[in-house]
Amino acid sequence: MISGYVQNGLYDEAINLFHEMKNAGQKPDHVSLMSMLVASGRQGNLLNGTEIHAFSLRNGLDSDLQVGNTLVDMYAKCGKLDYMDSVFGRMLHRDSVSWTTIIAAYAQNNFPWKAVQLFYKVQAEGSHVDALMIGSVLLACTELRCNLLAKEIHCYVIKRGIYDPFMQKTLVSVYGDCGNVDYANSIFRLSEVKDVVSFTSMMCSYVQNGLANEALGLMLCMNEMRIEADFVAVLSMLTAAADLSSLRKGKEIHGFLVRKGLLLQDSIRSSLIDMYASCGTLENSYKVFNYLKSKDPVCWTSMINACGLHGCGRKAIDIFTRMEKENIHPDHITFLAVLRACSHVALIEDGKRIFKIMQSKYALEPWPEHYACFVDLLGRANHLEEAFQIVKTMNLEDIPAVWCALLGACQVYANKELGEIAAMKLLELEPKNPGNYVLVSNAYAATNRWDDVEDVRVTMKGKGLKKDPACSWIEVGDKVHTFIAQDKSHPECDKIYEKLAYLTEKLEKEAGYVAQTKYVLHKVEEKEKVKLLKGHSERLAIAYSLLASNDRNPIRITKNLRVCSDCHTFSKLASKYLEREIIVRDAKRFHHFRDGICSCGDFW
DNA sequence: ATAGGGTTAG
Repeated sequence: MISGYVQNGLYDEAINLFHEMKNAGQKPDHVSLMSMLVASGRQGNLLNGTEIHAFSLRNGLDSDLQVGNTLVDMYAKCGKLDYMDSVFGRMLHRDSVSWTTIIAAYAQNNFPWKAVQLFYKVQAEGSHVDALMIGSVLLACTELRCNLLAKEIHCYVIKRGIYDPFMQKTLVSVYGDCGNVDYANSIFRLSEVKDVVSFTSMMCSYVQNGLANEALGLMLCMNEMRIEADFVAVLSMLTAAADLSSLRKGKEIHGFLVRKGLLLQDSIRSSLIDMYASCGTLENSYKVFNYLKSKDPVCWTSMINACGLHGCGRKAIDIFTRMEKENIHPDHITFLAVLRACSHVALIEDGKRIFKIMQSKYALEPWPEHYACFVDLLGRANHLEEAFQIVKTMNLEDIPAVWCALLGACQVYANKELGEIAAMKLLELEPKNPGNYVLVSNAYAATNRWDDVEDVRVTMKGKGLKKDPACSWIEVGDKVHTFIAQDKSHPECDKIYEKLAYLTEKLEKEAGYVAQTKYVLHKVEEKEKVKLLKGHSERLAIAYSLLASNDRNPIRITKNLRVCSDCHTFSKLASKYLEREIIVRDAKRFHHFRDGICSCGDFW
């Protein structure tokens, strides 16, 4: 009876029955003890677990191998690795279950290298290795993001002939997490039996590696094979739709969820909130959020993030305040969302207050991301000196993201001195990140240091580093069309350029648009600069959307980098001239252009 | 009646 309760997740019932049994004068044996330990471990109830441990010591049941293994697992699941170690160390005998348990424990508790070491030890001692042990070692690979190690284990498994369908699925996600989509894909393709989990693993690998289109392609493939998505599969589909800003796909998935009655999961709701916000429809995020009855902090964080993304900093803070009133505990990511929301609209005092209570009231130690965000908030609000002081007094000088934030602000306010310091520091800390060279070069360009701009670009090239090209995309019908600057690859290329030239001319003549070449951050001739600006990817996307549709619906564009100032002006004027809303999602936030005005108030 | 691994949201 006790075991039945535990198998069905009814841990409190199991514990009550266990005590009832003791009160009735029945003495627990090693079997009932194990059930109790499993219950304690899954609940993370250290007190219960320790009590059972003590009982087993008093009654001489602790020397049993299975009891020992379960004790190791119980302490691991309660996060007490020191207790776990001492139980493991005192075991008289160990089998492959003991090793698997402790390897999984280290892998899941932030000591993946220890897990790997133990695996090597198992091999050295010649102990038995089975599929379950490999499963735990693969968890460690994922944590380490070590592609080489994954390959090594992969080979080992093939050589030893312990390759099972479970492991195939695990390997797909391990390779995906290690950034090796090609291997993940080949294992997926070669696996004979594909189920929801196989598909989900592969879709996640795609999404994690920025290949949302491919993930949605698999979704179609799954439909064709009549494999129905479960809620985990839907989570990655929603993330893919959000990445692409594919409102059509997102709504399609939402519809599927409604038909299947899968809406009650909190994880699904938070994904929906995020998807609708990422697709530019904050109203829909609100609708999903307002149905919310649960106290799940993730959903609240999603909604705060959604508001922040659309420049509604006040609303983000309001939701945070409501969250506090309802006694829902904000965590690190909640605070990142609130701080970002503040930084998008320069709510300095609120940002400071929230950064403070995060530490004082909630005892959360800021992550590097929080510091970077805080420095960004101050810096971009033109409190550069204060931001710099914070970097120095809080000892943030070894965090690259902090210098990125400071340098970005220096670019906005054309600050030469501080910009130079930040640039040097950043390139010293992270000399292999191409994004840093672009940022440094842009900051130099902002202060007219064209020779230095050229130097940085040359250095970058010399190191073989390449930046992602700027691109914009737009969903028309059931297709996503992608454009890079000066793109000539679209089948309707000629018409697009014709349309864009016409629109540009209209804006010049009727709305006073003049290309601002000071925003071109390359050292080229003036004429060339104008040409570069006029071929920016979001303008191609706007032109294409005009060709593709005649309606008055908003034009929704997504781009991978931040919007440039000249395109910002262009979009404002175009929204008024065309009498159409233009909604742009850039790398950090949304811009809603309407009637010649942008929702960001020209601050971004 | 009894112990260990896999897909997953902000």
